[in-house]
Amino acid sequence: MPRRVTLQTLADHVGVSRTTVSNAYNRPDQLTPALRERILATAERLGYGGPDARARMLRTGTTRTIGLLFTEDLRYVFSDPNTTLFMRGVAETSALAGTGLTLLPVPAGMSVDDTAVGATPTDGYLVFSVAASHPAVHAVLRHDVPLVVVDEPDLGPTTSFVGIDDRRGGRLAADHLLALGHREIAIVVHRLGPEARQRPLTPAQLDRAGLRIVRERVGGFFDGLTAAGLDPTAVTVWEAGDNDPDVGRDATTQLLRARPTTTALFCTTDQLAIGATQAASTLGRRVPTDLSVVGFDDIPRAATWTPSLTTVRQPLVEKGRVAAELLLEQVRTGTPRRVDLPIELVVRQSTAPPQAPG
Amino acid sequence: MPRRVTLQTLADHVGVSRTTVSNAYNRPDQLTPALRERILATAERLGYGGPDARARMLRTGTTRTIGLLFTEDLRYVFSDPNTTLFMRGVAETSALAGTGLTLLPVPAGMSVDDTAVGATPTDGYLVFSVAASHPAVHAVLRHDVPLVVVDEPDLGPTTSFVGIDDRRGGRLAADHLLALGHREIAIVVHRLGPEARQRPLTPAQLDRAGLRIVRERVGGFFDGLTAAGLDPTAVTVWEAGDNDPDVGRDATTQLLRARPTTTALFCTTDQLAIGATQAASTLGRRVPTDLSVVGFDDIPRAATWTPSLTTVRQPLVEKGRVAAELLLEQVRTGTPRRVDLPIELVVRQSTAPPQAPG
DNA sequence: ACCGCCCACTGAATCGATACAGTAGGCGAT
DNA sequence: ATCGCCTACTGTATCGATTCAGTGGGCGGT
Repeated sequence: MPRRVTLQTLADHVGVSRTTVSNAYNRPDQLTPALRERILATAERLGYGGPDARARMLRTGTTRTIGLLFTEDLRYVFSDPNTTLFMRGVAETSALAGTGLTLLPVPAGMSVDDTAVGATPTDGYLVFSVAASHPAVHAVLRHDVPLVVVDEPDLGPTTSFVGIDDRRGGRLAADHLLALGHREIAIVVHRLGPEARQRPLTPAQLDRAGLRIVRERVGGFFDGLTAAGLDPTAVTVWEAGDNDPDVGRDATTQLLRARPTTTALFCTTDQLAIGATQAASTLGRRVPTDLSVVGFDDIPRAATWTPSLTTVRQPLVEKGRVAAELLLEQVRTGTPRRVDLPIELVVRQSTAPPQAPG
Repeated sequence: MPRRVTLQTLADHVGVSRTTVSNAYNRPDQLTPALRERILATAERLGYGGPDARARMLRTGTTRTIGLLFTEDLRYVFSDPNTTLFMRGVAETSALAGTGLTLLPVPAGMSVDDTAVGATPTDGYLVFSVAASHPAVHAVLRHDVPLVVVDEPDLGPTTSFVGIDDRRGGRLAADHLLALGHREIAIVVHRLGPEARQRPLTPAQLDRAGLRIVRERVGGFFDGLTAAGLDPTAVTVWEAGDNDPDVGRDATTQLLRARPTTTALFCTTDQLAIGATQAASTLGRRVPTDLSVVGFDDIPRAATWTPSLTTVRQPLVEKGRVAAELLLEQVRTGTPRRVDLPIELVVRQSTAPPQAPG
């Protein structure tokens, strides 16, 4: 029975050495065009699809593939614009570089050892918004390959990092609402840790929150309140659970029922903010007349939604591009690098001064 | 200088053979728990992250990774629900199986040889809605690994295939509109070939259309018209370009200007249908009173959009799951299989009987 | 006619693991 | 005491490519 077709098979058929066949694929200048043609034609005839990727990878040590690690719920990953826009940026850069992109979801409740992490070859990992305490972080660190962390967790100056100044983002939101005259402000945050749930939060719980970016955004918001002479600990903070409009709607409904005097809401993502506007309208409160809402991210829907959202913009697609570039660069040079992307407040229709009481 | 840590390094340190160390990872029952512990502890101490994926893949021949090939524009891939829901299904199944998922975009204008296709190792390919004539199809076929085609192209009974009865879907849409009493019907189709453009189509152009699913959906629609005694060739068919609401809006605007007596529109995707309703309202035509719109797919937005869309539902996430299962099954058994997923007409608010003229 | 160089190609070593046949030692049964 | 069997581990061949140090032949220069 005929074995698999390999470089050697091809070499035997053409009557040259294996090296020459290899060169036909990888170093065309090392042989005469006529011979190369003959080799390629024979390959086509024998159904040889080119050098085996596995063997090449072992020999050269490079895989031309990067891994994208994330731990978010798969139901949301592919519908959450925050994630998909990031992925798009990564995919653009890796496609341009001719690099494969391997998705490595680590579903909640699944041991990292049962996932493809480590079992699938990569030149490096992109770690996308994973809680510092998550076992997956340890798993990739152990493999000692280039690593770029996006948003979370911050592993210090020796690890490449892409993110934004989340604290300043929170501050921008606070300053905007305060400048409009709001004093009764509440906050809706997305998931703080591995478990999704809906509940009000104490400052202590917030400090222990697993997600740095949420802590930072809220912290920056509190900075603004403090600077204006308000007491942050008096502010209601509600944990929404997953980053999803429906979840944001439910959380906001509960929150507004519990704190009906609220005139302004800061949501740590646009997805939640969209849900918040739905909740408001269900409760008969108009946005922005009866309730101002500020989001975060500036996803495309923020601009087209009615009312269009005032939000803190971060360049999501760009984030993916930069992260992938950093990783590919680090694979080449070995040098880690940190990048802070610019953010800005985008004022739209969802915020206005509070209505005079009565 | 210290070489990389390998199984051998570890074996030398512990004082056992390389095989035993390998067994510690892959066949725990082959050695005493105490020895295994000692090996694993030494591994941790030496910073050994487990057997090298490259070498294992070469030796075992299996990569525990599947490739997802697509040729759509990256700008849309990650925002088009049709694609992202499919990906979600694929990701769910592959994650559960502990298999990596490698994204293999083939951007327009890029040679397949410059992409990671073939250069990145996979146990098989998922080909997602790629035109039959696209070079990428030939490229993956040449590699002689398991293949599952989704929607397009149909490569016959020897190749696994997942799809729906697109023709019947088109027919369902036609029958619905005809039963409502519509006679002035137009069609908006998404992209037919590699180039995106906006234009009316002749029947001949439609027949030569690169995308089978578009031909089938429109063909089925025509079947319905013919069965009702109408002449399909008299129907205006407009090519929208990319599958995107904005594109659908522009195409519909042009179409309605060119054919103002149109009372009903069949769009080959919900994305286009959403754009169509926007175009209608911009032109001062209410949906469904002045214009009925039928979509295709039943993406989540179809139900929440105003007006909610009458559409032909296909199970998009399920499609991804089934496709991945078929591929993993074929990797194991070598047997190709074909699956036709169920579809159904979902009647919502975007369709109604035509208004009496005048 | 001879030297030396360059072109085009070759051969052996190597990447890091897994598979499989094999072996030493211990223990129970006869 | 001997046999046979089981457990726990070993040694070697192998996966399919790339790398790098050669090598032989042809050709130009003198």
